[in-house]
Amino acid sequence: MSVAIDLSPAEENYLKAIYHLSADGSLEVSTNDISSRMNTRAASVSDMLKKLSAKKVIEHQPYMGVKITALGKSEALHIIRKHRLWEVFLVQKLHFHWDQVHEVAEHLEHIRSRLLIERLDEHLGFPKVDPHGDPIPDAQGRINLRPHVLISDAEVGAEGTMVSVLETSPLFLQYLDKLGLRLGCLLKLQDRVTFDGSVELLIDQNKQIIVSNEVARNVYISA
Amino acid sequence: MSVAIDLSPAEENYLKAIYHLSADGSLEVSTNDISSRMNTRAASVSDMLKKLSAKKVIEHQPYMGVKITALGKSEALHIIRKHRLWEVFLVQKLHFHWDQVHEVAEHLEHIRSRLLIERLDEHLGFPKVDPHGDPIPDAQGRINLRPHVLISDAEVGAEGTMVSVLETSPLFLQYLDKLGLRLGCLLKLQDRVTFDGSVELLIDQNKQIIVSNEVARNVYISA
DNA sequence: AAAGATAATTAGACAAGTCTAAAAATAAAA
DNA sequence: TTTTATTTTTAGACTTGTCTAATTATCTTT
Ligand SMILES: [Mn+2]
Ligand SMILES: [Mn+2]
Ligand SMILES: [Mn+2]
Ligand SMILES: [Mn+2]
Repeated sequence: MSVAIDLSPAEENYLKAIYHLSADGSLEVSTNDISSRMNTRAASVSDMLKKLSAKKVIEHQPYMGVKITALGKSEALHIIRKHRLWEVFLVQKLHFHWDQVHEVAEHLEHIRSRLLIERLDEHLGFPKVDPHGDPIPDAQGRINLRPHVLISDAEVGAEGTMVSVLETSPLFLQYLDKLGLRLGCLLKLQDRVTFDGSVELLIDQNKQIIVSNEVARNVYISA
Repeated sequence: MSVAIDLSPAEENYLKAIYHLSADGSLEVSTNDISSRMNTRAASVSDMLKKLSAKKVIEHQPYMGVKITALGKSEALHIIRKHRLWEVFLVQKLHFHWDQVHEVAEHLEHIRSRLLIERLDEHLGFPKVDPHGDPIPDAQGRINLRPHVLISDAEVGAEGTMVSVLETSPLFLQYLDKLGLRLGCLLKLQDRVTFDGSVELLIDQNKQIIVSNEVARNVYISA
């Protein structure tokens, strides 16, 4: 059984940020990276790193980077599991739009109740991905990754279904809707402009659009 | 439209306690009553009363009692609405038992999202009462009260359906289960022992039990 | 009505989480 | 290899919510 870690909501948010910034725990992360992602000052991050170190979820030697521990990784995955299950609930049961779920899930994810999450998972039919295409870790923290590639990294001529998005801000997601880009659609990378990195896409073999590099860097297709 | 009141979770919990202690806002409440219900010290309550006064949700003159304002009442009802809707969700959709919902709802009630509550209400089919038989205020804070009386206040010979419970602690609710007392059953008060106030009940015209005054003071039947 | 009991408030402290400003360490440039 | 720039940490402060101990106000009882 999992050890009794007791993180405050603030600590959970920082830990999750570190987990994501480190590419699922593999890289070291800098104080500034964390502060810009959390919209707090570097000084606040330094304070928080001490607390997280004391709770053994990260390793941190001053002025060197931060690395998440195995314990921290498993805690982070548990929070992410809750976040994504709530997002599924909001879309599937309460008919939220995919651009409306992130903010609310950011709060719901901190509710502590083993039973609640078990039952929610069951109620939703044990979903494997959230409304943004991100995989939902199981109760043991295992994630099942589907091979995918950013449109910006794919080669001209590549084809795949749209499996997930990196950005989840309402503005970005609403723009994707407007472009006709939604999870599951078939995308073919027809051309790339070397000048600005924008790309020409064929959607579901019938609609052709051009998207900026900024968009291409935030949309994944199956590989 | 409602004015922009911004209460912290702690402030919301105190306000709700004051609302309940004052019998829905009609009575004055003492500092000690609040402190014992909230499991905090009287000094903490004094501090909190200043904050709630500043936010115009209560009226408080030092050493005199506390009275909830119209604004406070409407805020309290809104929190109670959320609390009870979440309780219904937990029982109806996630199959929680009625003794498991209160604690989790105590946290869920603080999540702020107009859309979330509107949609939750809809998802649940606009329920009128929570799993403990308590009425759910509508979005305008209106409650629809059914006439009811505590078993301890009813006359011998009185009969009615069990409509709600006052206590919601797991231990009490589990005890009611064991006695066979559940919402909706038909109860007849057959006798009362003057000595200790315990009462003899006939459940659904076939099962006879004796319950203590403590139990009788926590169960309502229709009047 | 004065004394004693009870209730409520203030004073002072602490932890969590944040900030600004200053200092120190590391990295980059000249 | 100095000097300069950037990054990170520390120092000190503020807010919220809590506590204990001391003080003050109100209520009860002779
Ligand atoms: Mn969060
Ligand atoms: Mn998501
Ligand atoms: Mn609460
Ligand atoms: Mn209830």
